[in-house]
Amino acid sequence: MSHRILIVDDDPSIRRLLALTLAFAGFMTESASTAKEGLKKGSDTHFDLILLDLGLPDMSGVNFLERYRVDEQTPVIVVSAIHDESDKIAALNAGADDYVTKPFNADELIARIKANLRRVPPAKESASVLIVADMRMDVPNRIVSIEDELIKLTPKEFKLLRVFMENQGKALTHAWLLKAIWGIGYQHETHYLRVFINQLRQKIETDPARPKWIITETGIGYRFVG
Amino acid sequence: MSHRILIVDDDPSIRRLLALTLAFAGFMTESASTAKEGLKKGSDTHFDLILLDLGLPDMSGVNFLERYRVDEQTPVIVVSAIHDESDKIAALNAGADDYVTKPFNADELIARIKANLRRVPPAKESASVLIVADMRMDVPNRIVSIEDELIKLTPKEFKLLRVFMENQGKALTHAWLLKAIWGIGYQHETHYLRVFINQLRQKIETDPARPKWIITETGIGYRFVG
DNA sequence: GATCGTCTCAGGAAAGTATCAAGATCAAAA
DNA sequence: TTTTGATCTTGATACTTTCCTGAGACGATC
Repeated sequence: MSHRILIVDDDPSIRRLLALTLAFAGFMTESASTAKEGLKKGSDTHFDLILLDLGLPDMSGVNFLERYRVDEQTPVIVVSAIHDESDKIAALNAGADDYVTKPFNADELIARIKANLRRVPPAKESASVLIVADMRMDVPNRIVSIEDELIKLTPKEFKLLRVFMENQGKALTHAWLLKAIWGIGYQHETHYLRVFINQLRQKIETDPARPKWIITETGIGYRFVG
Repeated sequence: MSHRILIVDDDPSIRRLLALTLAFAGFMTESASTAKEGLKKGSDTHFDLILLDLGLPDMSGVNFLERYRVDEQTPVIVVSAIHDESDKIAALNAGADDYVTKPFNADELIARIKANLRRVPPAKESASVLIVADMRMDVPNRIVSIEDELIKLTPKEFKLLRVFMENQGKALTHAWLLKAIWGIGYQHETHYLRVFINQLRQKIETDPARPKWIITETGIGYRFVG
């Protein structure tokens, strides 16, 4: 089963080069020449990863990311020739998972893609409804229920629970979770995590003091079990 | 895979900036806010390079280097503000490989890092799932089971069992085990080992008084058998 | 039964975690 | 634009787990 990758770049020759490089590495690709087209393709069908060029004619990269990330958590790798530091930081803060500078090295690009694909298991990736025991999450409609009882979650809580459900049974380290929810550079802010874990528990656990879903792994992180 | 870099700095905003800068350049980073934490992380897992801020609250750079260098030969780049010039020289004499002055230029920093990494091959990942008889350990996901029954372990217990499984069948001396779990300087604390072996046995042995997995080699150490 | 090494238990120190609440921040409505 | 309300960040404090440490019991060997 091969991964689907969306290329968003306005330069036809770069698009072609990327498509070839990725095809050679065994990925299936589609390309878009404008941000608008990219958003449309992305909402029509699911992609496992997005390669986004900064400096598109119709929309800034940050803008694209903000629009795209509203509901999706598909990894986005930003490709750029711009050496401006603030653009990079803006892009990463807006939710990009990684960054590659043009001219890029093919091996490196593929390594980065593979590393970012590893984060989300491909089988579950396409699932729009996640089910663990009697908990149900309808991702596109943002609906979470336990035993048919609706649970109201804030965006960050939702994101956190989604990551948990997609990685059921595994112990997830603080750093890993922080990166998945807040992005790069927050590996140390374990306190954020504690507050949100607490809030989530208040909402999903029958007895938040004796949690059954979100188990603490002292010194490591948390584990979500069904 | 890419290189792993440990950032040791007490200022959260600098930590974040460094993490972002290195992420652009394709490095994987972890951070520590104190020297103590840095030493701990460094002994837990291998890093290919360390970025050390001088002027940490809990330990001088020289002190850190001396403690760290006992066993490792990982390159260390010292990050310093202009005003601690003498500290910088002391650090270089103590074995630091290079230095960068704050405020640093991102491109220069990355160039320095790359130059210092040139002689170090990226860390290889070890086997991720260990199996001995009907015992199974999924290392990255921290799942340990015997005959499909889950075993809950504390971090030290986990580390100990992992070392055992990786060295199945061999007689391991007290000193060797102590060094593997606690690091250098604990060679003589045989008592630690006894306590933890006992705790592990309580969790994995059917009859902890008559162990079947962890065999005592009197006067030598222990042997793990399937 | 004396000696050496090992096992076991339990109290306290240290490390790590939960919880509450007030201060920022941000986006939608008035 | 200002107000409002919800969400996110940050800080303070109480709590729990893990780890260290000491004391005594056990069990082989001579």
